[in-house]
Amino acid sequence: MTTESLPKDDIIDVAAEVIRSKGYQSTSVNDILAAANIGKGKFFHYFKTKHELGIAVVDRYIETWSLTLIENILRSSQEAEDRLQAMLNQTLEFYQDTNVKKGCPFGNLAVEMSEHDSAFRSKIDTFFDDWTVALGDTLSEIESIKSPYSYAQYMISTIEGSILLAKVKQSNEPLNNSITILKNATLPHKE
Amino acid sequence: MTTESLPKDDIIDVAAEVIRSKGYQSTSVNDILAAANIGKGKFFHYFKTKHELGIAVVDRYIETWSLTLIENILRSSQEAEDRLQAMLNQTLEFYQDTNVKKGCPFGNLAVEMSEHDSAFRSKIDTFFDDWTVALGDTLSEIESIKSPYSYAQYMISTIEGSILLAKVKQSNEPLNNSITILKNATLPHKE
Amino acid sequence: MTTESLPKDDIIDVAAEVIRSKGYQSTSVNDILAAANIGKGKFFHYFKTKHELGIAVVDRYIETWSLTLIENILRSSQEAEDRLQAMLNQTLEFYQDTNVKKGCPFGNLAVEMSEHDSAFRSKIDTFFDDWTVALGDTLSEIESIKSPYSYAQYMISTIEGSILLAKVKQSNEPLNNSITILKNATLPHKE
Amino acid sequence: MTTESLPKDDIIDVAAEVIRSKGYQSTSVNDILAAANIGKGKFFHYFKTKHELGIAVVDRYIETWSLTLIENILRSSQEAEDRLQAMLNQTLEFYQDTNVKKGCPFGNLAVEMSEHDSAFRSKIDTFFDDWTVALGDTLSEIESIKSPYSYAQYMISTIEGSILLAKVKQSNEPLNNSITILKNATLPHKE
DNA sequence: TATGAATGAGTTTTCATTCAT
DNA sequence: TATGAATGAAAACTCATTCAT
Repeated sequence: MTTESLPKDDIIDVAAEVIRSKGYQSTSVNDILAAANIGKGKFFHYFKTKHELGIAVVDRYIETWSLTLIENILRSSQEAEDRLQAMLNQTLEFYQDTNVKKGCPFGNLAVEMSEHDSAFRSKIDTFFDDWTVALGDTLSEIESIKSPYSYAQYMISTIEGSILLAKVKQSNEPLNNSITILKNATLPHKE
Repeated sequence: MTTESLPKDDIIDVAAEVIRSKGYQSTSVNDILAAANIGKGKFFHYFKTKHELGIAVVDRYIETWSLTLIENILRSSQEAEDRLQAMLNQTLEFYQDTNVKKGCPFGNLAVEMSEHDSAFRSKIDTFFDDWTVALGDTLSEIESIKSPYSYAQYMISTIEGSILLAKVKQSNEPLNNSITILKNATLPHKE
Repeated sequence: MTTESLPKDDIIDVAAEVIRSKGYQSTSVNDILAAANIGKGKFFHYFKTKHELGIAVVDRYIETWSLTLIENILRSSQEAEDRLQAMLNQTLEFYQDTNVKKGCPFGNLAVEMSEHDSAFRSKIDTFFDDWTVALGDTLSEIESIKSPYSYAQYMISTIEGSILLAKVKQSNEPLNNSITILKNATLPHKE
Repeated sequence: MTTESLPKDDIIDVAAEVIRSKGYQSTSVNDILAAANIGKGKFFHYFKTKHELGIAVVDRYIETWSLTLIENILRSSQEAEDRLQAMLNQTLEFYQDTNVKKGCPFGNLAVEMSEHDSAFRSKIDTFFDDWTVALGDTLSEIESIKSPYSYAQYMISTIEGSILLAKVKQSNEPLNNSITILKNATLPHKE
């Protein structure tokens, strides 16, 4: 009665890792076959095209992070201030190891795909929106902050940008630095 | 007596545009030939490999932005406060038109290339460092700010991240928002 | 219930012929595709590179000649003297038709590839060694000849050299001549 | 009043070396330009095509060896027996150093070009004929040998074949061996 | 004479996708 | 479901040759 992990899901998981490392376009179907140890027929049985797999990978990223970041943290039952700190801490932790060299799964695909593939773009767009709203809601609760959703977007920009710099430097220092500053920043109060 | 435009430079310019739009890996040599209206032989006469052209493009980005952003603005003879505002305004202006959909030339390549090509990575790294130092120097002059170089890196992260979000949204709103907040932010004073 | 001819083996056979005529380097993959009437994908499905195919062709040459020349003749159960004559006759026969214009499969690749490709070189080297030993063993049995293996190498040199001259002359006369002389030569006796 | 070495001749000399090492087809015009340190214009000023240069190189080989091997040795005023020994010794000496790895200039091109380029083939054919005749004339003088020209061709075959084997083995042993045997061989007497 | 920029057909190789089994 | 053989367009790159200077 155990739920055996479905082959299709396995493929998506493996592909998600490969694509985060190499990018979508540079990842060949063969790369995925090799990493997942499956044949061509199986792959194209589950996914009509490489693009379909790519979208499934984005969906997987979204599932994962919507759960861990949005549901479990920003929409948890903790105090708003604690939720904010937890989000920043979780981000820090996630990128402490070699993960930082691979960059943000969303940021990577955002940069690579936004201009020429609207299917990727709109899904990523929606995820950033969801994140922004969840963070904005949290900020709203903390104190009577001015434009909490704008400030949420600003914080997310800073986080994404510092992961980008961290990837270039191959060091998590830029991310650590930005999050330290964000934690100490004076929030823009209503007048 | 006219200064004829140099062919090699022309190719780099054209390639710089194409690569900013499509990314390095997705840009084929044929794409560049078509955009520049030249033949294969001419291309490979000037560049031994596509990679060599890619590096020349990064160098061109660096030349351009080192001049416009660093030399002409951050290291100009204006007041420090004015230089800071000028940098933010110039960034805003540059991305007002359709440019925002293409993203930041450096940020794009940083994300795409950092993990598997150290030649690209180290050049981009150096550029961000130069920018950070020039901005940090400027901040130092404004008032007795705490850790001006850390704050400079934080500002740059925010700018890069909001260009990334703007690319996803195909709108410059995230960039406008971040810059507005940066302009109004209270700088972290020495204690 | 028929034994279908194996595609990969077919390609090797076709390529072996083309390469014997044109040489390895002058034979393009397209030449082979055209001769075998297959597409690019099929070729590169079986062989990762042209070089891999080249090596497979050498291996095929070796298989063929190890069987016909060494196993079936020099190591057969005939009298040594008969085996020697059979080897010389088989060589003569093989080159009677237009084959002589194409030269020796081994000699051709030996000359073309030895200096810059050790994979080809060492395989050909081993084949000539095997031939030399098998011929030397045969000579040993005939009579108490001095240095049978040296004389075997000498005979093989003569055969290869006269195939070379025959190729230049586009006539088998040099080979016929050399073999006639070899047949009548007084073997160098022990003192 | 010194005869300055003509550029064209220099190019042929340089090309002769490169082609002996790499073969005609694998030698690119650029290889020659690099080795000779000249530009494209100069090359194609002197030679309408690469093929024309190739033929000039064969002519140069023929000039050189007709002089050193045929005129200076086989047609010298020495005793016939001494001329024969001198020819064999000169061959041995020429290939003692690393020269053996490059093979025989004539043998190399004979194998590479005979089947598909009659211009190369017929020149090489003529050279081997001249060598055969000069050697046959020498043999005729030694004693009343049967078929001196056939035996001359046989000797040349042996020499070419053992240079071929030496190239494969990357060792001059096969050539030393063959020449030792040739020196000790009983010449086929008239009956 | 000589330079080297320019050409474009040709080379080897990769790749997403299809298809027979 | 799944295999992997087969496809062919497209990729990066090479090369003999031409041409403006």
